[in-house]
Amino acid sequence: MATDARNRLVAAAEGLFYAEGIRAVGVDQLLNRSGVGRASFYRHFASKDDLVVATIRSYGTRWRRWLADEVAARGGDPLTVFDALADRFAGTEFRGCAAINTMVEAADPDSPAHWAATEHKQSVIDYLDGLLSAAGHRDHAALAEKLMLLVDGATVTALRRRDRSAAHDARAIAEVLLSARSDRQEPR
Amino acid sequence: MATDARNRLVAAAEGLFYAEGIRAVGVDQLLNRSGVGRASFYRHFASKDDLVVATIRSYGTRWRRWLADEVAARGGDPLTVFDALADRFAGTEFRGCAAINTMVEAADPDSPAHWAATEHKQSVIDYLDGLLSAAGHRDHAALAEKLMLLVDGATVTALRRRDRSAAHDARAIAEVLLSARSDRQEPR
DNA sequence: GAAATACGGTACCGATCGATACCTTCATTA
DNA sequence: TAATGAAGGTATCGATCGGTACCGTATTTC
Repeated sequence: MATDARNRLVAAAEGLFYAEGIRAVGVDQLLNRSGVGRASFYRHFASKDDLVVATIRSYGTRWRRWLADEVAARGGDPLTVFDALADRFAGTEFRGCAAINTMVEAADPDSPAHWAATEHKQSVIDYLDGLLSAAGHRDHAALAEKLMLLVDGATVTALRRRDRSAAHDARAIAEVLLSARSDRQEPR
Repeated sequence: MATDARNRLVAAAEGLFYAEGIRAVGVDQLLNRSGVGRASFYRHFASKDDLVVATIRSYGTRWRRWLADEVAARGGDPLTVFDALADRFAGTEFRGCAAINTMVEAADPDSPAHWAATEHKQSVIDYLDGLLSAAGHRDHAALAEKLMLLVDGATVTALRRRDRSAAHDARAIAEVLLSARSDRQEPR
């Protein structure tokens, strides 16, 4: 396959970057893990930074699909976002959010990697907005931003607690936030 | 002064690590910025990792003192934590939370750097617990954990928004969280 | 005044970094 | 069957990495 090497590189990068950090992983490790030759690497990517961008995009796509599937399987209630997160936090391989980690490591906010990470976050916000809108929340746009803040806060908290509790805390906050409002209309 | 070189190294490391990331900063840069000789570096620190731990501890101490001063100057209401954060988010040099960034870069949760970062977070939680207790919240311990989650969520959000709005959002959530409860007793 | 100590500067170490060049192999396609 | 192109493997590049050794100097301490 023509793009087989490329896919293997992105897959290897997703695993290694997430587990050990971007700068901590050298090109040699990526080649060993993926079985791709050195020349093939630079045939598909102009630089390691290019691979970083491709990797965060691939991660974002998979992550958003995972979330949508989990929420759909739970009935579509916006609060079930945090139930899905709880499962993820419990995994031993959990290392936070790859997009957040990328924004931290790619310090320059104008770098392509940083941009790709923020684009993923915006896509998640758009998805949450749709969930809240379907649930009948009038100010769904503002609430989506706040839910994203809770998701990110829970993710960072889980980095140090390493269990599901951060998701439970975030869900409890979200329950108060969504129920205390009088902007609810009939679900459509 | 005996520890002058050490203090200068920590100060330089705080600035450089925060601005560019830990792995992105080499020992040479630290020596240039601090004016410390190479040998003196390794006389005070066994390794660069040792400096990382000392740096996060120094950052944590300064940050908690800053927060306590800002909140005290605003009257001690727990919600003013987010007003203080808003000022910080607005600065052009804002690059998130050094402790979070350290946990992200020091992937190994058992590493001394990761530990030092979690210790800082726990100290902040303890401080918030005191604020909430003084404000008369019965379940101040659980609320302190949730406020910390909101602070961290706002910090990560500010990384991509680069303005005060994340602090405003977090404060709005905290207002609902603290006011919707019936566990309030007379402030002592 | 002599010994001790902390300091900055420099040379250097092996290892690794990201990246380029060149090679052979293999599958596809004209 | 000959040609084309993408693949993996390896050698190598200059630069930089964290870390060690040694030097001369300035300040302190007895």
